[in-house]
Amino acid sequence: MTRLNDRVSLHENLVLGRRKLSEWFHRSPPRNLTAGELLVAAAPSSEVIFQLQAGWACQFRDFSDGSRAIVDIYLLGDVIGMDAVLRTRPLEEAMALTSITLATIDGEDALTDLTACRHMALYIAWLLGQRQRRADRLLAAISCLDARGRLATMLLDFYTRLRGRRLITGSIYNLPLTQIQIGSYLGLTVVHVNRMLRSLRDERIVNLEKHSVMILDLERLTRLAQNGGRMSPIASVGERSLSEAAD
Amino acid sequence: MTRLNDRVSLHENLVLGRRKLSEWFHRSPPRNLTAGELLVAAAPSSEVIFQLQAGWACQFRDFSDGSRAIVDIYLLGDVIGMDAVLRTRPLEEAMALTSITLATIDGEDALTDLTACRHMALYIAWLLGQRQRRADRLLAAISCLDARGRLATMLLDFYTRLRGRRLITGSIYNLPLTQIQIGSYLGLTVVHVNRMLRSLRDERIVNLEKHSVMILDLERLTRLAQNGGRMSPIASVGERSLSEAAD
DNA sequence: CGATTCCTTGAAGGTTGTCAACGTTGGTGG
DNA sequence: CCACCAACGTTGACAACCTTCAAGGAATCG
Repeated sequence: MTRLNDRVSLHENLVLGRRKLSEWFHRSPPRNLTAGELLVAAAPSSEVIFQLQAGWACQFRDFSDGSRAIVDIYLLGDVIGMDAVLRTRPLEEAMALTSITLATIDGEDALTDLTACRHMALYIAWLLGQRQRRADRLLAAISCLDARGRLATMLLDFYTRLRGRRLITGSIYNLPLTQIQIGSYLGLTVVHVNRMLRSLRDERIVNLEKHSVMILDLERLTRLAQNGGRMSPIASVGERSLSEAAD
Repeated sequence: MTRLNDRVSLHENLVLGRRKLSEWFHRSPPRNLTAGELLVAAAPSSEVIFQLQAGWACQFRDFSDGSRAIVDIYLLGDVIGMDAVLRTRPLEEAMALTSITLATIDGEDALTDLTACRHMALYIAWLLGQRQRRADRLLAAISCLDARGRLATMLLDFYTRLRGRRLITGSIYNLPLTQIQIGSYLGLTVVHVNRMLRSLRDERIVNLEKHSVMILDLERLTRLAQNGGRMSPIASVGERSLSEAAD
């Protein structure tokens, strides 16, 4: 009877949870979708959880006038629909960006079943936290950075995520998003995305052509993503708290 | 031996989880902070979860040049730190916006313990999903709406959340944020926040003065928050998928 | 009642959106 | 194989929204 509370075992618990969840995903046959299809199209029941086994997908939100915001982008291995399961939002707002392959877990109360296993419950909480951090990073970038900074953030983000999963090793990767979609993701128009990509290319910082990203100057790219310089500095309440917040 | 899987009992499970979590919060004495203090100041150990029992708080992200993005705002009753617990982010990025009272759950592996109870595990997943939806809404608003639309979204959001918790009944509520903080939350400068608030007041849509919000025309405010009209319409892949996405 | 922070307003400039046109690509059918 | 079409990419000119800079007034706190 192992205690779950030692510090070292947190990571082990997560690994266990990931493995168990993976087993669940393999109980149903994978489904295929083509670019542009909604993930709902692969849903056998109302409450479904997906795992991306090939391709790219995204989560979006539409406005009544037709404009669209892409709020998250899913890469190979990502779990999709965790946050939607407990709410009426029927995941009609997730779409394939390329041809994709999905593993699924369905059932009326999928998440209720999953949380019955404490390892999976912990892993699910970790997954949700991870997606939250992605959202926070994007939010901060869109709030504080200009167009170039946002592009830098996005390109670095994909770079980091792909490397973390050993999906790439060098400084080149494939980015299947159209410039229109990049615009929806970063809160910019196609025209401006295009202009800024050109300027990044002209300055030999990063090259994005024909859905292929080549990072030329990682240092400058990182600096673009970190330095704000668009919003009014400091939104704090009192100077004392700032000194405590020293980074 | 009640089955957890009936459709009706999902809500009951969540209520049970909330109750149990509430018990845990009451095992430690509440702590007080004043406006501007970081929540870390009330943390007895490295891994802590808070519940806001009085006042307002926020989560933020700083950039190296001093600019700051507020990525979420916590109201009375909100649980804070769930997403941080499983990651090294030490919640140094949460701050009291007013004087606040916090209930705490600490311990080396707080979340590991909590997920051992399936009711709490389910409720925790629900809480994480709820925060995620807030982030998605804000992200969409900042991506697609102009300054007035963002302000409308924010003011409606607080209105809805406060009403949902029966913290207000009419169309007036107290908003302790400074205009600087509103700017950091919406990705705008103080100056522009001020101007847009004036214009909303002049048009008799909503009145925000001295931290007091009075909604004058709910319908027009809602329309401002819904209609995008700033970004290029439609960011889809092919027309076929759009017809399926009919709303 | 000083001092700090916050609010408010004006003028000027820059980043970004809009509009329009054309080139490019990829898929489809004759 | 070529023509065609639709979506995507690219570029220029112009306008709008928003930021920046500056300065004074109001509010809050010790």
